Amino acid sequence: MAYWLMKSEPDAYSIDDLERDQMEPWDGIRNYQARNMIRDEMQVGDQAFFYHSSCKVPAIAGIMKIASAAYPDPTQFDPKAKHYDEKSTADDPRWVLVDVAFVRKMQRPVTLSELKAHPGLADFKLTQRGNRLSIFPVSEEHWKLILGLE
DNA sequence: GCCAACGTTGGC
DNA sequence: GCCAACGTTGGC
Repeated sequence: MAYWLMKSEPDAYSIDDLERDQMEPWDGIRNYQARNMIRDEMQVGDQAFFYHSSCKVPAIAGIMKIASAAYPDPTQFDPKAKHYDEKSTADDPRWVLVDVAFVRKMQRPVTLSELKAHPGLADFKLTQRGNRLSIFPVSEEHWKLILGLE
């Protein structure tokens, strides 16, 4: 089983929204590297940190579970959607998503500044400069270390 | 709102 | 295939 981190702006969709909805299609991914990981590597049952980005206190806010195989992101075909892609076709969809299921909120958010300060996380992707990927794998070692911080 | 660090696009 | 221009991400 693999571990992941997935970013979302809490103003758009937060861990509280996922707790309410329980299950949600993680749509809007429009980056090829992220797409390839969703399509080729994510497995049902994998666990993922829910990270709140672009907000007052950027932090890991909760845990969720990958709940479906990858399938075409319907928002790419919707001209009114924010992430509409006019070049994508139903025959050859460019973007995929997975459903995610709520597992739990962190006992308390583990903030970005804490993660940055921890010597054991020097090579954690989130805290490395220039990191912009909205989805990336987390090693088991880092996963457990972060769980120990909450 | 600023800006660094990318990724994408398109002319050549 | 190069690279300048442009768009996006996301912390601060």
